[in-house]
Amino acid sequence: MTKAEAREDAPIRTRDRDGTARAIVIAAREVLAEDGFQSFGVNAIARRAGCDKQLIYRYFGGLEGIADAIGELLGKEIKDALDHLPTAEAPPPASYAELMERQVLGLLELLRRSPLMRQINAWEVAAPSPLVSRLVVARSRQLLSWSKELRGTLPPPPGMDVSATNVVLFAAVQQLVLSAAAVGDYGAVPLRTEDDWDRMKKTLIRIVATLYREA
Amino acid sequence: MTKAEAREDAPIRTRDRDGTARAIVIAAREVLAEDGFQSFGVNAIARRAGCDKQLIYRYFGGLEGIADAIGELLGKEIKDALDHLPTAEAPPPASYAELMERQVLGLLELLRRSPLMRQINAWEVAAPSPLVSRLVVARSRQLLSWSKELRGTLPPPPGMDVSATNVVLFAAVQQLVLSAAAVGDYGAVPLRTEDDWDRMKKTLIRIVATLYREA
DNA sequence: AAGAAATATCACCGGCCGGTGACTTTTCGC
DNA sequence: GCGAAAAGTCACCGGCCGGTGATATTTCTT
Repeated sequence: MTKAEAREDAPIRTRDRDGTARAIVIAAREVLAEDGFQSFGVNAIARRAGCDKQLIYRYFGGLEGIADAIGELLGKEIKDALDHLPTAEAPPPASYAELMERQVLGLLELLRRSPLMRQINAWEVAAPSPLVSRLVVARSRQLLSWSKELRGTLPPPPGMDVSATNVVLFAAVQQLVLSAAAVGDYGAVPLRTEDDWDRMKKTLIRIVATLYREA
Repeated sequence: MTKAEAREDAPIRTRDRDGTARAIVIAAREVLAEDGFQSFGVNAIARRAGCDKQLIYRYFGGLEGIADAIGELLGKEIKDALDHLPTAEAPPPASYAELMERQVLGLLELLRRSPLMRQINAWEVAAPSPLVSRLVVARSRQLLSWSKELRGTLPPPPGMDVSATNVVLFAAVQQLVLSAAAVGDYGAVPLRTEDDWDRMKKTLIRIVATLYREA
């Protein structure tokens, strides 16, 4: 009655297609999250899933199918992470500045917690391919819906290019988290300990407050 | 009497070590800049340089040596690009805000113009390795000296975490240029045409002015 | 001109990759 | 129980990779 036990210590695996298919997707997710997109291939995935790579072709038609499956899994992962944010159950933001503060800090925490998302982002800019774009669309859709939901009917502040400004902040957060995960800092600013991140968050909060403050 | 003609249409190559060594470095630079770090290997470089890969080991001791050689070449490239910036011969910045505006826009143009630097940055966050760190140190040194030289003796504005704020802006620029080169936009904001970039520059200028304005 | 040294090329190795055809073992419908 | 279909395994292919030893060819020294 063991379910989809396919890895680690228990190599017993009953012969059910759905179970191994799920095991393959999980293994693929782990390979991508832990070893990076360079290792994202049929051999590595099958090895990790403890099955023959032939099954990958049979059940998913190749890496593309697996990428799509991970995409669905990613949607839930993002939703989950966002629901566990400290501000998840807080009242809706009262001002656009507060909205942006939540979005910026939310994205920061999400990326810090999810190596999978970091790898997808890194993959996207380092080696764009039709394969990764399947993952990107899943990510973008989820983030966009979160953003829309959080914004509600808040009017954007006038007199500025809001989209461009927002994008600058998001890009900064993304780059900072990627650099931190890869090398532990950005430039001369360390980004390792929780204190390092608190410092960075303080600065981000200040920046957001300054940029979007009401006239 | 032909010099270091090693590629393209003229396959004649006289037997001089320095010439072919130079040709190898140039080929390596091109491989990295055009095909990305995934293709940065002895086979691809030798193929492009039109010589045997054995010479790479003989003259450079392997990829590490080539990376170091590219590092030197990179220093000149950065210096060159910065000297051709529109503000290169302008008087020194009069305020910290102006200093940061120049640095932010300068970094943006530098990255936009240099696929090599973009590849190094992407490599750094996507697949950190001792190999790429050799290039990173060369880049960092050059950028740091430029930054110091430009700053002069300008006092930073009080009451804020200047380093953290600067780093946010630089990270944003880097991420925006990388995304633009890879997929042509960031999120929903297109970054393809010169008009797209002008819009982004305007926003960056506004952000810098707002963040560093004097009390 | 002869030999030494430098320059360059070639052939080969093991390893990993993506991909596929043929095979064995289990399960299921009857 | 039996046979077919499903689930899973194995062996193999060609290709590219990094790396190395042996060899050929040119140039330099004397």
